[in-house]
Amino acid sequence: MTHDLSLHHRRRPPTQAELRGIPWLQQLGPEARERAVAALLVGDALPGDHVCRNGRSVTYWFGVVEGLLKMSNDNADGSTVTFAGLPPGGWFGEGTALKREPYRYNIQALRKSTVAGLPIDTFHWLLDNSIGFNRFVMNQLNERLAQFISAREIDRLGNLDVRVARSLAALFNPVLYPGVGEVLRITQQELAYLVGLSRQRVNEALAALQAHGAIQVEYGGLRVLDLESLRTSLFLDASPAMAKREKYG
DNA sequence: TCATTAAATTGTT
DNA sequence: AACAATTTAATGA
Repeated sequence: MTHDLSLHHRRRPPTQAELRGIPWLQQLGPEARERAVAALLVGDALPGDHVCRNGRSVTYWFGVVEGLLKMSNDNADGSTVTFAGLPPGGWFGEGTALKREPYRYNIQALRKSTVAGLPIDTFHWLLDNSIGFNRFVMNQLNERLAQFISAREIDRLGNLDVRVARSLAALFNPVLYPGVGEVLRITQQELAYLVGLSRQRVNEALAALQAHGAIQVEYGGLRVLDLESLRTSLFLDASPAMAKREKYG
């Protein structure tokens, strides 16, 4: 179908600006930092490109410098389940890198993105030699666990407006995705792929969220005005079907 | 730098 | 899925 593992092609050393966008570098001591910077590589991924594939062996620990990726899996029946969107500042694959096991999911670009990779040997060296790095990875694992638990809930939500709201809140997680400020660069089409809805329905949901002052829709992205409201979505009524389920279980 | 054109994105039906 | 309206990006003088 589309190209594969773009990082393995036109890879290059990261620029100074790209290094600044890598959150865990700041937490390293001088020696560890120097070693990490020397080993880091970046590459460009075009829309549809796979950064890693289910079943492949781990060669890098990956992070998003620029753009937007999605983490998904294919079911036996051919359908696709999306676990998470990965905006700038997000790093992933530490679980499989730790165990040196094959990836258990696919990561592909939703739009032209810049992806950084830390070779797995350097990843393990940092684990053995840097406390700051260990703190970052531990924190990362913990946050992601929480994110996946809430993702399970999101999928069961009957109210699609709420589903969009919660998915957006996940993308604005400051711990996992420090590269995302108050404005998230994401088109409504991309968000639709991520949430598993039509673009029309996402457009409708965004309008509803904006009407309640939770976000501000902008061209090619959106701005968060009230993250807490997005998380709880209390201002949106649960769907009738949902209320019935609550009542009669 | 500005004007024109093409491409991308959005809002609606 | 298709459409027009709007915004951005690209081009070249």
